[in-house]
Amino acid sequence: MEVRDLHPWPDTRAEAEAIQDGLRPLLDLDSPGPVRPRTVAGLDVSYAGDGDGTGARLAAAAVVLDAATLRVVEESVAVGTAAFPYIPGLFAFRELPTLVEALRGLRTVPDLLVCDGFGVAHPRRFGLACHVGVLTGLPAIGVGKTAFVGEHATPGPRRGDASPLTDDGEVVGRVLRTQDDVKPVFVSVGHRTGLDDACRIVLELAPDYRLPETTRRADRLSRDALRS
DNA sequence: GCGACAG
DNA sequence: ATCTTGTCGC
Repeated sequence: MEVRDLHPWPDTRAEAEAIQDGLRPLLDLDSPGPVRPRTVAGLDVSYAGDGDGTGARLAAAAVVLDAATLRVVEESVAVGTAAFPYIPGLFAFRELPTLVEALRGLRTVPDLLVCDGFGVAHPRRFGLACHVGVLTGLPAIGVGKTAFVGEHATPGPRRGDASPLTDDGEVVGRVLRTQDDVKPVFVSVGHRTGLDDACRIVLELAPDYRLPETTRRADRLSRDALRS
């Protein structure tokens, strides 16, 4: 599939933040988004080592599933190098180049992208899912495993229970329980999707495990690609 | 100034 | 993310 060319690459933290600020106005946070996506792509990245600096070997995977059956429609992997040090808030710059390469290897154009990490639930309201959404033009959401920004009440214990994730007085996402008595995930919108739809789709993608099947598939594929 | 801090 | 032993449970 087509993906917009990467903007000039930042060498410093300030440049990276400037890029986020420049791209943020391109976000579409009002469109209804895909109510019934037929295909959903999961994105994930695995690392080889080398700590949090630049240069670590990594593998990025994009796995397209049929949303109704959760069967794999297509897979794409790319190996590369960490393009930026790990800095909370600038996480996207670390793996974006390789992730984009994996997306370009896709023949299918998915109806929705599910990223590991966050969308607008981000200090500058421009997390990885926003970045990927703007670069591809596709609806995108983020599913994070641990808290990053904002405050939230503990959601109820049952699958489907949720509580709003708020930051500076605005709702930036939702803490969603995907399985009974299992630690919830953090869902936030990235691009061209509503929060209600995002949460409903995440639940549909996670019938048996805490994380959506899209993420689990991409995680496994990227990990396997790293050892070869 | 200090602690926290997606993956 | 990754590094890792043991442990609980289907």
